[in-house]
Amino acid sequence: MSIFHHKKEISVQTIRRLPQYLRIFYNLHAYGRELVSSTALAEETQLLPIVIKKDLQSVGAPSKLRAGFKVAGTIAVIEKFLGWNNLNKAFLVGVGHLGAALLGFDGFKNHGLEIVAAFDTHPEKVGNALHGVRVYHTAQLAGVIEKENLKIAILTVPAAAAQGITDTLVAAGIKAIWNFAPVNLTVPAGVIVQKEDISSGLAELCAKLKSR
Amino acid sequence: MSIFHHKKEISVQTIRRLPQYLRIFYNLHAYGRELVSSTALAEETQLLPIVIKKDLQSVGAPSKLRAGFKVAGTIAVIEKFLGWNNLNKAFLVGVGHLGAALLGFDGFKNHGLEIVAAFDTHPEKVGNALHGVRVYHTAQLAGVIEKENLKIAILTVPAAAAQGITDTLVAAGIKAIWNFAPVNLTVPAGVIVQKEDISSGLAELCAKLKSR
DNA sequence: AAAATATAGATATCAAAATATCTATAAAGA
DNA sequence: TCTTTATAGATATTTTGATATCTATATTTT
Repeated sequence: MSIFHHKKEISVQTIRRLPQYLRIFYNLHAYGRELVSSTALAEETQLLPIVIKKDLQSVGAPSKLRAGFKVAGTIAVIEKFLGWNNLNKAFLVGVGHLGAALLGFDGFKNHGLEIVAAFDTHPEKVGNALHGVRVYHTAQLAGVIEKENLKIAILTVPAAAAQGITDTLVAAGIKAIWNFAPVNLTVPAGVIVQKEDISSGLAELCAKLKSR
Repeated sequence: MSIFHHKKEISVQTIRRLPQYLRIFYNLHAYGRELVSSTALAEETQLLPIVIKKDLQSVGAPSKLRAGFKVAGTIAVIEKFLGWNNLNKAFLVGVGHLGAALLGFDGFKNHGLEIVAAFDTHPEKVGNALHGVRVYHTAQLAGVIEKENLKIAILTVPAAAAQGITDTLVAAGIKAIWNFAPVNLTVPAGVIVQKEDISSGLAELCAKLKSR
Protein backbone atom coordinates (compact mmCIF):
# COMPACT_ATOMS: atom_id res chain seq x y z
CA MET A 1 0.00 0.00 0.00
CA SER A 2 1.19 3.45 -0.86
CA ILE A 3 2.08 5.88 1.89
CA PHE A 4 0.48 8.62 -0.16
CA HIS A 5 -3.13 9.42 0.44
CA HIS A 6 -4.90 9.91 -2.84
CA LYS A 7 -7.43 12.64 -2.45
CA LYS A 8 -10.69 11.02 -3.45
CA GLU A 9 -12.01 12.55 -6.65
CA ILE A 10 -15.61 13.63 -6.34
CA SER A 11 -17.57 12.89 -9.48
CA VAL A 12 -19.39 15.53 -11.47
CA GLN A 13 -22.66 13.68 -10.98
CA THR A 14 -22.20 13.70 -7.23
CA ILE A 15 -21.50 17.44 -7.31
CA ARG A 16 -24.66 18.01 -9.33
CA ARG A 17 -26.73 16.16 -6.72
CA LEU A 18 -25.36 18.11 -3.76
CA PRO A 19 -27.77 21.08 -4.03
CA GLN A 20 -30.70 18.68 -3.86
CA TYR A 21 -29.36 17.14 -0.67
CA LEU A 22 -28.66 20.58 0.74
CA ARG A 23 -32.26 21.68 0.16
CA ILE A 24 -33.60 18.65 1.98
CA PHE A 25 -31.15 19.04 4.84
CA TYR A 26 -32.18 22.70 5.26
CA ASN A 27 -35.78 21.55 5.63
CA LEU A 28 -34.88 18.81 8.09
CA HIS A 29 -32.86 21.29 10.09
CA ALA A 30 -35.76 23.72 10.17
CA TYR A 31 -37.92 20.94 11.57
CA GLY A 32 -35.35 20.15 14.25
CA ARG A 33 -34.28 16.78 12.87
CA GLU A 34 -30.71 15.96 13.90
CA LEU A 35 -30.17 12.71 12.01
CA VAL A 36 -31.40 11.28 8.72
CA SER A 37 -30.61 7.96 7.07
CA SER A 38 -29.79 7.37 3.44
CA THR A 39 -32.91 5.21 3.12
CA ALA A 40 -35.12 8.05 4.33
CA LEU A 41 -33.40 10.43 1.90
CA ALA A 42 -33.88 7.90 -0.87
CA GLU A 43 -37.65 8.11 -0.55
CA GLU A 44 -37.56 11.87 -0.74
CA THR A 45 -35.16 12.07 -3.68
CA GLN A 46 -36.12 8.94 -5.60
CA LEU A 47 -32.47 8.02 -5.74
CA LEU A 48 -31.04 4.74 -4.47
CA PRO A 49 -29.87 4.77 -0.84
CA ILE A 50 -26.43 3.66 -1.91
CA VAL A 51 -26.01 6.59 -4.27
CA ILE A 52 -26.83 8.99 -1.47
CA LYS A 53 -24.61 7.16 0.98
CA LYS A 54 -21.64 7.34 -1.37
CA ASP A 55 -22.27 10.95 -2.32
CA LEU A 56 -22.41 12.08 1.29
CA GLN A 57 -19.43 9.96 2.30
CA SER A 58 -17.40 11.44 -0.54
CA VAL A 59 -17.76 14.99 0.83
CA GLY A 60 -17.04 13.78 4.35
CA ALA A 61 -20.52 14.12 5.83
CA PRO A 62 -20.50 13.19 9.53
CA SER A 63 -22.65 10.28 10.57
CA LYS A 64 -23.65 8.15 13.48
CA LEU A 65 -23.59 4.40 13.02
CA ARG A 66 -26.97 2.80 12.64
CA ALA A 67 -28.65 6.19 12.89
CA GLY A 68 -27.80 8.12 9.73
CA PHE A 69 -26.07 11.32 8.76
CA LYS A 70 -25.90 14.32 11.08
CA VAL A 71 -28.06 17.09 9.64
CA ALA A 72 -26.20 20.18 10.83
CA GLY A 73 -22.79 18.71 10.16
CA THR A 74 -23.72 17.57 6.67
CA ILE A 75 -25.05 21.00 5.77
CA ALA A 76 -21.75 22.44 6.89
CA VAL A 77 -19.57 20.11 4.80
CA ILE A 78 -21.67 20.51 1.64
CA GLU A 79 -21.74 24.30 1.96
CA LYS A 80 -18.02 24.34 2.54
CA PHE A 81 -17.34 22.02 -0.39
CA LEU A 82 -19.31 24.25 -2.77
CA GLY A 83 -18.09 27.49 -1.22
CA TRP A 84 -21.67 28.40 -0.40
CA ASN A 85 -20.86 29.26 3.20
CA ASN A 86 -20.09 32.80 2.15
CA LEU A 87 -21.33 34.96 -0.71
CA ASN A 88 -19.51 35.44 -4.00
CA LYS A 89 -20.29 38.68 -5.74
CA ALA A 90 -21.49 38.15 -9.29
CA PHE A 91 -23.08 40.16 -12.08
CA LEU A 92 -25.40 39.48 -14.95
CA VAL A 93 -25.09 40.53 -18.59
CA GLY A 94 -28.23 40.67 -20.70
CA VAL A 95 -31.43 41.75 -19.00
CA GLY A 96 -33.87 39.98 -21.29
CA HIS A 97 -36.64 37.63 -20.24
CA LEU A 98 -34.30 35.06 -18.73
CA GLY A 99 -31.88 37.58 -17.28
CA ALA A 100 -34.71 39.42 -15.54
CA ALA A 101 -36.05 36.14 -14.18
CA LEU A 102 -32.66 35.28 -12.72
CA LEU A 103 -32.40 38.72 -11.13
CA GLY A 104 -35.75 38.05 -9.49
CA PHE A 105 -34.68 34.73 -8.09
CA ASP A 106 -33.82 35.35 -4.45
CA GLY A 107 -32.67 31.78 -3.86
CA PHE A 108 -29.14 32.64 -4.96
CA LYS A 109 -28.38 33.85 -1.46
CA ASN A 110 -28.62 30.20 -0.38
CA HIS A 111 -26.30 29.28 -3.22
CA GLY A 112 -23.33 31.45 -2.38
CA LEU A 113 -24.16 34.03 -4.99
CA GLU A 114 -24.97 37.71 -4.72
CA ILE A 115 -25.79 39.56 -7.92
CA VAL A 116 -24.50 43.08 -7.45
CA ALA A 117 -24.87 44.52 -10.94
CA ALA A 118 -26.53 43.95 -14.29
CA PHE A 119 -25.65 45.13 -17.78
CA ASP A 120 -27.61 45.71 -20.95
CA THR A 121 -27.44 47.83 -24.07
CA HIS A 122 -31.08 48.94 -24.27
CA PRO A 123 -31.39 52.61 -23.25
CA GLU A 124 -34.74 52.02 -21.56
CA LYS A 125 -33.19 49.47 -19.21
CA VAL A 126 -29.89 51.20 -18.45
CA GLY A 127 -29.94 53.36 -15.35
CA ASN A 128 -32.92 51.65 -13.75
CA ALA A 129 -32.86 49.00 -11.08
CA LEU A 130 -34.51 45.61 -11.42
CA HIS A 131 -35.24 43.57 -8.31
CA GLY A 132 -32.88 45.88 -6.47
CA VAL A 133 -30.02 45.42 -8.91
CA ARG A 134 -28.79 48.42 -10.86
CA VAL A 135 -28.55 48.07 -14.65
CA TYR A 136 -25.46 49.58 -16.26
CA HIS A 137 -24.67 49.98 -19.93
CA THR A 138 -22.56 47.17 -21.32
CA ALA A 139 -19.92 49.70 -22.28
CA GLN A 140 -19.24 50.11 -18.55
CA LEU A 141 -18.51 46.41 -18.03
CA ALA A 142 -14.75 46.60 -17.66
CA GLY A 143 -14.90 49.56 -15.31
CA VAL A 144 -17.44 48.08 -12.92
CA ILE A 145 -15.76 44.69 -12.91
CA GLU A 146 -12.47 46.24 -11.95
CA LYS A 147 -13.90 48.62 -9.37
CA GLU A 148 -15.93 45.92 -7.63
CA ASN A 149 -13.32 43.19 -8.22
CA LEU A 150 -15.93 40.81 -9.68
CA LYS A 151 -14.99 37.27 -10.64
CA ILE A 152 -18.25 35.54 -11.68
CA ALA A 153 -20.38 36.49 -14.69
CA ILE A 154 -23.85 35.28 -15.57
CA LEU A 155 -24.31 35.52 -19.31
CA THR A 156 -27.87 35.83 -20.60
CA VAL A 157 -27.35 37.66 -23.86
CA PRO A 158 -28.45 36.56 -27.34
CA ALA A 159 -26.23 33.97 -29.01
CA ALA A 160 -24.82 36.45 -31.50
CA ALA A 161 -23.52 38.75 -28.77
CA ALA A 162 -22.13 36.12 -26.42
CA GLN A 163 -18.59 35.66 -27.74
CA GLY A 164 -17.90 39.37 -28.05
CA ILE A 165 -18.96 40.04 -24.48
CA THR A 166 -17.02 37.02 -23.32
CA ASP A 167 -13.85 38.49 -24.80
CA THR A 168 -14.49 41.69 -22.84
CA LEU A 169 -15.11 39.72 -19.66
CA VAL A 170 -11.93 37.71 -20.08
CA ALA A 171 -9.90 40.83 -20.73
CA ALA A 172 -11.34 42.33 -17.54
CA GLY A 173 -10.09 39.35 -15.53
CA ILE A 174 -13.27 37.33 -15.01
CA LYS A 175 -12.58 33.84 -13.67
CA ALA A 176 -15.92 32.07 -14.24
CA ILE A 177 -18.78 32.46 -16.69
CA TRP A 178 -22.18 30.84 -16.20
CA ASN A 179 -23.33 30.75 -19.80
CA PHE A 180 -27.03 30.62 -20.70
CA ALA A 181 -26.48 31.61 -24.34
CA PRO A 182 -26.81 28.73 -26.79
CA VAL A 183 -23.23 28.91 -28.06
CA ASN A 184 -19.90 27.41 -27.12
CA LEU A 185 -17.68 30.14 -25.84
CA THR A 186 -13.99 30.24 -26.58
CA VAL A 187 -11.95 31.29 -23.57
CA PRO A 188 -8.29 30.99 -22.57
CA ALA A 189 -7.22 28.16 -20.27
CA GLY A 190 -7.95 28.96 -16.66
CA VAL A 191 -11.29 30.62 -17.28
CA ILE A 192 -14.20 28.42 -16.25
CA VAL A 193 -17.28 28.23 -18.44
CA GLN A 194 -20.36 26.46 -17.18
CA LYS A 195 -22.91 26.02 -19.92
CA GLU A 196 -26.61 25.82 -19.22
CA ASP A 197 -28.96 24.60 -21.91
CA ILE A 198 -32.57 23.72 -21.21
CA SER A 199 -33.07 22.32 -24.69
CA SER A 200 -31.09 19.27 -23.54
CA GLY A 201 -33.72 18.57 -20.93
CA LEU A 202 -36.49 19.10 -23.45
CA ALA A 203 -34.78 16.69 -25.85
CA GLU A 204 -34.61 14.09 -23.09
CA LEU A 205 -38.31 14.55 -22.35
CA CYS A 206 -39.29 14.33 -26.02
CA ALA A 207 -37.18 11.23 -26.58
CA LYS A 208 -38.88 9.54 -23.64
CA LEU A 209 -42.28 10.59 -24.95
CA LYS A 210 -41.56 9.09 -28.37
CA SER A 211 -40.36 5.78 -27.02
CA ARG A 212 -43.51 4.92 -25.12
CA MET B 1 -25.08 -14.44 -34.74
CA SER B 2 -28.66 -13.79 -33.73
CA ILE B 3 -31.30 -13.34 -36.35
CA PHE B 4 -32.87 -10.69 -34.18
CA HIS B 5 -31.85 -7.12 -34.75
CA HIS B 6 -31.27 -5.39 -31.46
CA LYS B 7 -32.38 -1.80 -31.79
CA LYS B 8 -29.36 0.23 -30.80
CA GLU B 9 -29.98 2.03 -27.51
CA ILE B 10 -29.23 5.72 -27.77
CA SER B 11 -27.60 7.06 -24.63
CA VAL B 12 -29.05 9.89 -22.57
CA GLN B 13 -25.91 11.91 -23.09
CA THR B 14 -26.20 11.57 -26.84
CA ILE B 15 -29.82 12.71 -26.68
CA ARG B 16 -28.84 15.74 -24.63
CA ARG B 17 -26.26 16.73 -27.26
CA LEU B 18 -28.68 16.48 -30.19
CA PRO B 19 -30.19 19.99 -29.83
CA GLN B 20 -26.72 21.48 -30.04
CA TYR B 21 -26.02 19.63 -33.26
CA LEU B 22 -29.40 20.64 -34.59
CA ARG B 23 -28.71 24.33 -33.96
CA ILE B 24 -25.43 24.13 -35.85
CA PHE B 25 -26.96 22.20 -38.71
CA TYR B 26 -29.73 24.82 -39.05
CA ASN B 27 -27.04 27.47 -39.41
CA LEU B 28 -25.10 25.44 -41.93
CA HIS B 29 -28.28 24.84 -43.90
CA ALA B 30 -29.07 28.54 -43.90
CA TYR B 31 -25.62 29.18 -45.35
CA GLY B 32 -26.16 26.59 -48.06
CA ARG B 33 -23.67 24.03 -46.77
CA GLU B 34 -24.62 20.52 -47.84
CA LEU B 35 -21.96 18.49 -46.04
CA VAL B 36 -20.07 18.87 -42.80
CA SER B 37 -17.46 16.61 -41.24
CA SER B 38 -17.24 15.54 -37.63
CA THR B 39 -13.89 17.29 -37.36
CA ALA B 40 -15.40 20.58 -38.46
CA LEU B 41 -18.25 20.12 -35.99
CA ALA B 42 -15.73 19.33 -33.27
CA GLU B 43 -14.18 22.77 -33.55
CA GLU B 44 -17.54 24.44 -33.26
CA THR B 45 -18.79 22.35 -30.35
CA GLN B 46 -15.54 21.72 -28.49
CA LEU B 47 -16.43 18.04 -28.41
CA LEU B 48 -14.20 15.29 -29.77
CA PRO B 49 -14.83 14.33 -33.42
CA ILE B 50 -15.41 10.76 -32.41
CA VAL B 51 -18.17 11.71 -29.96
CA ILE B 52 -19.97 13.60 -32.70
CA LYS B 53 -19.43 10.83 -35.22
CA LYS B 54 -20.90 8.23 -32.88
CA ASP B 55 -23.79 10.45 -31.82
CA LEU B 56 -24.81 11.16 -35.41
CA GLN B 57 -24.33 7.55 -36.48
CA SER B 58 -26.54 6.40 -33.63
CA VAL B 59 -29.53 8.38 -34.91
CA GLY B 60 -28.85 7.23 -38.46
CA ALA B 61 -27.58 10.48 -39.90
CA PRO B 62 -26.83 10.10 -43.62
CA SER B 63 -23.27 10.69 -44.72
CA LYS B 64 -20.99 10.65 -47.67
CA LEU B 65 -17.69 8.85 -47.37
CA ARG B 66 -14.67 11.11 -46.98
CA ALA B 67 -16.93 14.16 -47.11
CA GLY B 68 -18.96 14.24 -43.91
CA PHE B 69 -22.58 14.17 -42.86
CA LYS B 70 -25.34 15.45 -45.10
CA VAL B 71 -26.77 18.63 -43.58
CA ALA B 72 -30.39 18.43 -44.70
CA GLY B 73 -30.67 14.71 -44.07
CA THR B 74 -29.16 14.96 -40.62
CA ILE B 75 -31.56 17.73 -39.64
CA ALA B 76 -34.39 15.48 -40.75
CA VAL B 77 -33.30 12.44 -38.71
CA ILE B 78 -32.62 14.43 -35.55
CA GLU B 79 -35.95 16.26 -35.79
CA LYS B 80 -37.72 12.99 -36.38
CA PHE B 81 -35.94 11.26 -33.53
CA LEU B 82 -36.95 14.01 -31.10
CA GLY B 83 -40.40 14.47 -32.58
CA TRP B 84 -39.56 18.08 -33.36
CA ASN B 85 -40.75 17.84 -36.95
CA ASN B 86 -44.22 18.79 -35.83
CA LEU B 87 -45.52 20.86 -32.93
CA ASN B 88 -46.75 19.40 -29.65
CA LYS B 89 -49.23 21.57 -27.82
CA ALA B 90 -48.14 22.32 -24.28
CA PHE B 91 -49.14 24.60 -21.43
CA LEU B 92 -47.43 26.28 -18.53
CA VAL B 93 -48.46 26.42 -14.88
CA GLY B 94 -47.08 29.22 -12.72
CA VAL B 95 -46.56 32.60 -14.38
CA GLY B 96 -43.82 33.87 -12.07
CA HIS B 97 -40.46 35.24 -13.16
CA LEU B 98 -39.31 32.01 -14.73
CA GLY B 99 -42.70 31.08 -16.16
CA ALA B 100 -43.03 34.47 -17.83
CA ALA B 101 -39.52 34.16 -19.24
CA LEU B 102 -40.36 30.78 -20.76
CA LEU B 103 -43.54 32.19 -22.27
CA GLY B 104 -41.41 34.88 -23.88
CA PHE B 105 -38.97 32.40 -25.38
CA ASP B 106 -39.98 31.98 -29.00
CA GLY B 107 -37.36 29.33 -29.68
CA PHE B 108 -39.76 26.58 -28.63
CA LYS B 109 -41.21 26.56 -32.11
CA ASN B 110 -37.90 25.06 -33.26
CA HIS B 111 -38.13 22.54 -30.46
CA GLY B 112 -41.44 20.95 -31.30
CA LEU B 113 -43.31 22.83 -28.61
CA GLU B 114 -46.18 25.28 -28.82
CA ILE B 115 -47.39 26.80 -25.56
CA VAL B 116 -51.12 27.33 -25.98
CA ALA B 117 -52.18 28.25 -22.44
CA ALA B 118 -50.87 29.39 -19.09
CA PHE B 119 -52.27 29.08 -15.58
CA ASP B 120 -51.82 31.02 -12.38
CA THR B 121 -53.74 31.81 -9.20
CA HIS B 122 -53.02 35.52 -8.96
CA PRO B 123 -56.13 37.54 -9.91
CA GLU B 124 -54.06 40.26 -11.57
CA LYS B 125 -52.56 37.73 -13.97
CA VAL B 126 -55.65 35.65 -14.74
CA GLY B 127 -57.56 36.76 -17.80
CA ASN B 128 -54.66 38.63 -19.38
CA ALA B 129 -52.39 37.38 -22.12
CA LEU B 130 -48.62 37.26 -21.82
CA HIS B 131 -46.51 37.01 -24.97
CA GLY B 132 -49.68 36.05 -26.78
CA VAL B 133 -50.59 33.27 -24.39
CA ARG B 134 -53.79 33.55 -22.40
CA VAL B 135 -53.55 33.08 -18.63
CA TYR B 136 -56.32 31.03 -17.02
CA HIS B 137 -57.00 30.45 -13.37
CA THR B 138 -55.46 27.24 -12.05
CA ALA B 139 -58.93 26.08 -11.09
CA GLN B 140 -59.66 25.73 -14.81
CA LEU B 141 -56.74 23.37 -15.41
CA ALA B 142 -58.67 20.14 -15.81
CA GLY B 143 -61.24 21.71 -18.11
CA VAL B 144 -58.78 23.31 -20.50
CA ILE B 145 -56.56 20.23 -20.60
CA GLU B 146 -59.49 18.07 -21.57
CA LYS B 147 -60.94 20.50 -24.07
CA GLU B 148 -57.62 21.06 -25.86
CA ASN B 149 -56.43 17.48 -25.34
CA LEU B 150 -53.11 18.64 -23.91
CA LYS B 151 -50.37 16.14 -23.03
CA ILE B 152 -47.33 18.18 -21.98
CA ALA B 153 -47.13 20.46 -18.94
CA ILE B 154 -44.42 22.93 -18.03
CA LEU B 155 -44.39 23.38 -14.28
CA THR B 156 -42.96 26.64 -12.94
CA VAL B 157 -44.80 26.98 -9.64
CA PRO B 158 -43.25 27.37 -6.16
CA ALA B 159 -41.99 24.14 -4.60
CA ALA B 160 -44.79 24.00 -2.07
CA ALA B 161 -47.49 23.97 -4.75
CA ALA B 162 -45.83 21.57 -7.18
CA GLN B 163 -47.06 18.20 -5.92
CA GLY B 164 -50.66 19.33 -5.54
CA ILE B 165 -50.80 20.66 -9.08
CA THR B 166 -49.04 17.55 -10.34
CA ASP B 167 -51.81 15.40 -8.86
CA THR B 168 -54.37 17.50 -10.74
CA LEU B 169 -52.38 17.19 -13.96
CA VAL B 170 -52.09 13.44 -13.63
CA ALA B 171 -55.79 13.10 -12.93
CA ALA B 172 -56.49 15.11 -16.08
CA GLY B 173 -54.45 12.68 -18.16
CA ILE B 174 -51.19 14.55 -18.68
CA LYS B 175 -48.43 12.35 -20.11
CA ALA B 176 -45.30 14.45 -19.52
CA ILE B 177 -44.27 17.12 -17.04
CA TRP B 178 -41.29 19.39 -17.51
CA ASN B 179 -40.60 20.27 -13.91
CA PHE B 180 -38.75 23.47 -12.96
CA ALA B 181 -39.84 23.37 -9.32
CA PRO B 182 -37.10 22.26 -6.93
CA VAL B 183 -38.90 19.15 -5.69
CA ASN B 184 -39.15 15.53 -6.72
CA LEU B 185 -42.63 14.88 -7.96
CA THR B 186 -44.43 11.64 -7.27
CA VAL B 187 -46.36 10.38 -10.28
CA PRO B 188 -47.80 7.03 -11.34
CA ALA B 189 -45.83 4.83 -13.69
CA GLY B 190 -46.25 5.92 -17.29
CA VAL B 191 -46.14 9.63 -16.58
CA ILE B 192 -42.85 11.18 -17.61
CA VAL B 193 -41.22 13.79 -15.40
CA GLN B 194 -38.23 15.71 -16.65
CA LYS B 195 -36.61 17.70 -13.89
CA GLU B 196 -34.72 20.88 -14.56
CA ASP B 197 -32.50 22.33 -11.87
CA ILE B 198 -30.04 25.12 -12.54
CA SER B 199 -28.51 24.81 -9.08
CA SER B 200 -26.75 21.67 -10.31
CA GLY B 201 -24.93 23.73 -12.90
CA LEU B 202 -24.10 26.37 -10.34
CA ALA B 203 -22.74 23.70 -8.01
CA GLU B 204 -20.53 22.39 -10.80
CA LEU B 205 -19.23 25.88 -11.48
CA CYS B 206 -18.55 26.58 -7.80
CA ALA B 207 -16.77 23.27 -7.32
CA LYS B 208 -14.51 24.03 -10.28
CA LEU B 209 -13.85 27.51 -8.92
CA LYS B 210 -12.82 26.14 -5.53
CA SER B 211 -10.46 23.53 -6.95
CA ARG B 212 -8.26 25.95 -8.83
C1' DA C 1 -2.28 7.06 -63.41
C1' DA C 2 -0.48 6.72 -58.93
C1' DA C 3 0.01 8.37 -54.28
C1' DA C 4 -1.56 10.81 -50.42
C1' DT C 5 -5.30 12.20 -47.55
C1' DA C 6 -9.49 12.94 -44.98
C1' DT C 7 -13.24 10.85 -43.81
C1' DA C 8 -17.12 7.51 -42.13
C1' DG C 9 -17.48 3.04 -40.28
C1' DA C 10 -16.26 -0.60 -37.15
C1' DT C 11 -14.18 -2.43 -33.30
C1' DA C 12 -11.48 -2.36 -29.04
C1' DT C 13 -10.02 -0.24 -24.89
C1' DC C 14 -10.42 2.68 -21.07
C1' DA C 15 -12.72 5.58 -17.52
C1' DA C 16 -16.60 6.99 -14.91
C1' DA C 17 -20.61 6.06 -12.61
C1' DA C 18 -24.04 3.21 -10.78
C1' DT C 19 -25.24 -0.79 -8.35
C1' DA C 20 -24.57 -4.92 -5.53
C1' DT C 21 -22.58 -7.39 -1.82
C1' DC C 22 -20.37 -8.02 2.36
C1' DT C 23 -18.97 -6.40 7.28
C1' DA C 24 -19.08 -4.29 11.73
C1' DT C 25 -21.73 -2.07 15.10
C1' DA C 26 -24.89 0.50 17.78
C1' DA C 27 -29.59 0.48 18.99
C1' DA C 28 -33.92 -1.68 19.83
C1' DG C 29 -36.65 -5.41 21.25
C1' DA C 30 -37.53 -10.05 23.22
C1' DT D 1 -28.77 -10.81 28.60
C1' DC D 2 -29.42 -12.37 24.01
C1' DT D 3 -31.25 -11.70 19.47
C1' DT D 4 -32.64 -9.01 15.84
C1' DT D 5 -32.24 -5.08 12.98
C1' DA D 6 -31.00 -0.87 10.57
C1' DT D 7 -27.44 1.45 9.42
C1' DA D 8 -22.69 3.38 7.79
C1' DG D 9 -18.54 1.71 5.88
C1' DA D 10 -15.89 -0.90 2.62
C1' DT D 11 -15.21 -3.46 -1.38
C1' DA D 12 -16.55 -5.73 -5.70
C1' DT D 13 -19.11 -5.92 -9.85
C1' DT D 14 -21.65 -4.25 -13.64
C1' DT D 15 -23.12 -0.84 -16.74
C1' DT D 16 -22.58 3.17 -19.30
C1' DG D 17 -20.15 6.37 -21.75
C1' DA D 18 -15.91 8.24 -23.64
C1' DT D 19 -11.81 7.56 -26.17
C1' DA D 20 -8.46 5.15 -29.12
C1' DT D 21 -7.29 2.36 -32.94
C1' DC D 22 -7.86 0.20 -37.16
C1' DT D 23 -10.06 -0.27 -42.02
C1' DA D 24 -11.97 0.84 -46.42
C1' DT D 25 -12.85 4.28 -49.68
C1' DA D 26 -13.86 8.44 -52.23
C1' DT D 27 -11.48 12.60 -53.22
C1' DT D 28 -7.64 15.35 -54.02
C1' DT D 29 -2.98 16.01 -55.28
C1' DT D 30 1.12 14.93 -57.69
